[in-house]
Amino acid sequence: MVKAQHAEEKMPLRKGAWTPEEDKKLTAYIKRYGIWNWSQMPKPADLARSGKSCRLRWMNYLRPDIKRGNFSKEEEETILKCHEELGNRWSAIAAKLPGRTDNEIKNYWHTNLKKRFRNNWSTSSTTASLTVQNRDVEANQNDSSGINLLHCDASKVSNLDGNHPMSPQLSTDDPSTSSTDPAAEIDRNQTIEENVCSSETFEELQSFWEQPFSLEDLCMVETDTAGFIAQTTKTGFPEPIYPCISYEDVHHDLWLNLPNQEEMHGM
DNA sequence: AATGGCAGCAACCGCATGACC
DNA sequence: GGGTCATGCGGTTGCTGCCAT
Repeated sequence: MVKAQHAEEKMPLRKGAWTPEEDKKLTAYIKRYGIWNWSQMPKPADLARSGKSCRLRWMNYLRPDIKRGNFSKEEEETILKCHEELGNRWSAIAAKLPGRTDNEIKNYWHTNLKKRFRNNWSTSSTTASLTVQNRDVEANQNDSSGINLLHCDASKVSNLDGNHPMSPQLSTDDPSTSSTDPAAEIDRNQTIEENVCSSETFEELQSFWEQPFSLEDLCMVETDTAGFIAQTTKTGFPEPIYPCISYEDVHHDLWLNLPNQEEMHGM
């Protein structure tokens, strides 16, 4: 096997907060070449960051489909309910909340909901098992297993395969409604630059995702969960070779990873 | 106005998992 | 089958800004 070279290992890696300059570099690079190999991308992207750091920054902050701002009541309820069912499986909970990242939900849980959760439990007389749950939350705070199985009674476990409470707002996000009007085609470079580099409203971002993209733009090999082209081999490329972003497929992929839409809409 | 405490959030770290050879 | 690597996940840390004193 040809061992992949660590592009990161030569130059000292920056840590800490990302600068707007770094954000621009990463965004511009991904916009142009797509995501092909996180560990090797920083170098050609002119970033003194680890691939891990780049990935995290993109996934949690720069991705155009990130929904920022306060959590709605429905989202809170979804988080609470999902946490009850799934424990600390933040990525699974995030999958139920389009536009929200696991990190964001995790932070939100620790800063807001956990307290409320505790208060609710302490004041509620729901069931004896729930009281036990409350204590377990405290007990499991340092549990590295990450899954609060103790929180899940049999009925909850059996519920893991679906039937999760969903936010009503999701019903407006049906990708099938995306326009295919060529007249609506946009300057993607400009749009993604604007949408990604500035913190625009979710509505704007949403409309961005609904923009159609021509098939000529597609050079799809494979997309990762963020919808960008992912290199399928590990042979390593000195330079990325894919022109490659299909935002339509990005959108599609994102939705493919979501729970059954009909189920979510209570159909 | 200074400062100490606290909350919120971005980012890092370590581990698990899966793909590839 | 075992080693290596990339990626994803969850826990934790540390920075920053706000607020009370």
